[in-house]
Amino acid sequence: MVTAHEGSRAGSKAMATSTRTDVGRKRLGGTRLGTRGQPEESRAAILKAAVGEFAEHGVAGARTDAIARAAHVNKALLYYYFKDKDALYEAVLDHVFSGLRARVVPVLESKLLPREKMLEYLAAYFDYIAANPRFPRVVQAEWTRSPGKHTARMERIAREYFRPIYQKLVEVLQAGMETGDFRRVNPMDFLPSMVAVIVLYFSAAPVMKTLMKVDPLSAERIAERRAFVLEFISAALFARRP
Amino acid sequence: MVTAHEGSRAGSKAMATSTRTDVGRKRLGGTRLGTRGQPEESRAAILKAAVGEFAEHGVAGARTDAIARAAHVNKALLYYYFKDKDALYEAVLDHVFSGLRARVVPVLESKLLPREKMLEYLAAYFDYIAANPRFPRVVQAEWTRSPGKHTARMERIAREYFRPIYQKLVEVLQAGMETGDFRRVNPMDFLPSMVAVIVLYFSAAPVMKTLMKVDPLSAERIAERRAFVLEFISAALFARRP
DNA sequence: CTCTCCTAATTAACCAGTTAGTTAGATTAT
DNA sequence: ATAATCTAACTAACTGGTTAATTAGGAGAG
Repeated sequence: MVTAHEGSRAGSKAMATSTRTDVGRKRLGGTRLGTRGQPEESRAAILKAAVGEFAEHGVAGARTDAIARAAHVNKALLYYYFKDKDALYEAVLDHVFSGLRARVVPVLESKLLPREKMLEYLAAYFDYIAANPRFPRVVQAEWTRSPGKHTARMERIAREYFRPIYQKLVEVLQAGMETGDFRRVNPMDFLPSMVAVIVLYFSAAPVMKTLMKVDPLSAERIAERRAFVLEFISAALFARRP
Repeated sequence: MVTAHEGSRAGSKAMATSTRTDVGRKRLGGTRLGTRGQPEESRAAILKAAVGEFAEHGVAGARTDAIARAAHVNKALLYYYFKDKDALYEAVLDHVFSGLRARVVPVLESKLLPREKMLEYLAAYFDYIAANPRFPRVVQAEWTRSPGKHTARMERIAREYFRPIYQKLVEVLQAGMETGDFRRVNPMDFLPSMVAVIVLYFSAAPVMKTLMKVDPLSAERIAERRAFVLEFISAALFARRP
């Protein structure tokens, strides 16, 4: 028996073969799809379903059966593609953070001036989360626990994704402070606060829906929120010119 | 058989009777404590242990056996004092939020001017969380899930704790904006952002420990963080006088 | 071109360990 | 006694993970 989950990302070019829409897995008209069909589609479907389950119920509360059902796939297939529930969660984390990194690093490596670079960074971060509002919930599901083997995983995530971005942001801050564009702030305090303002709005969206009458995830509301976040951080960071 | 978990807060004055330290329930020297001993102490021990478990593992990941063990109490006693795991979690939420309300509402009802009142509010909020760094994690464990019967509970919590505080804060903001002390902000955006900045630092403490070399919960670090938060919100909210 | 055989992809059925919750009774203060 | 407080032992249901078997696309032989 051969499993697919060892070796990084086997056969990822297969993605382009089928032009069929991702209705995928459903058996329509008696034709039995799903057998020897689209391996990469299956993997993707599982991952997507896992995002939903983990976001909704947390990592311990997530049911592998439910993930399989949502992905229109047999449960054993989860274990064919991923070692176990935990590895699946780790794959989800990688999916989330590599996506963020892809959006954000180009901005940080651009030649913009500190002010503009910071604003572009914020916008890119915000837009990525706004396009995937469940991601903060998925992350915070595990993000908050301290001990155990979680630590090892968290350290990897931190090393691979956070640290490089963090480092570049520190440089932006220092540059801006030197030119006098930015107020003097401690990066260790300021940067997490930026993340907090962007992220918590989305992870708290369910509660906010019960608290306000507006839908916090409606397009207009999100546009407003976006403007606010940029304004808010600007006010907190940019020096007032005399 | 009689259970204690119906009727709100039965016999809560018993708390003051015993001056003994809360080593409590351990059977030391053959004396069998725990039987008809300190009912309110048992309840409190369970609640405290539950806070720890829920913070560490989330609501689904929390093990009732572990809670009982940590409280030095038989598991069945959980079900004597609380209807079920879910009710226990609800009790924990009430514990957390009533504590917060108790600290924060007096400030909001004081006669301070908008600027000072807002700063006092922030300080009170921050200090409460800093004294109980696990609380944000307990809350966010469930705070993020949308559907199901969670909704009913969330609505109760929102109505009972959030809404009154929120309302008072809106008034403070409006007063400050009218006097020109505050910049013009949308409360619906500004207030959650304040919470975000205070709270996320603590719920993310585990990750931050792996990211920075400093312990994010050390006394000095927390003092620094406190100053930063006040400064940060001030910069974002207070109008620059020309 | 087609018949085999190989193998990746997929599934139905199952199992062993766990876990929330229960029961029937014990202990003790009043 | 009687009722409040507490416990050891038990169970019903669930859940992560496994297994053995199945399906069909493709490669090579003829």
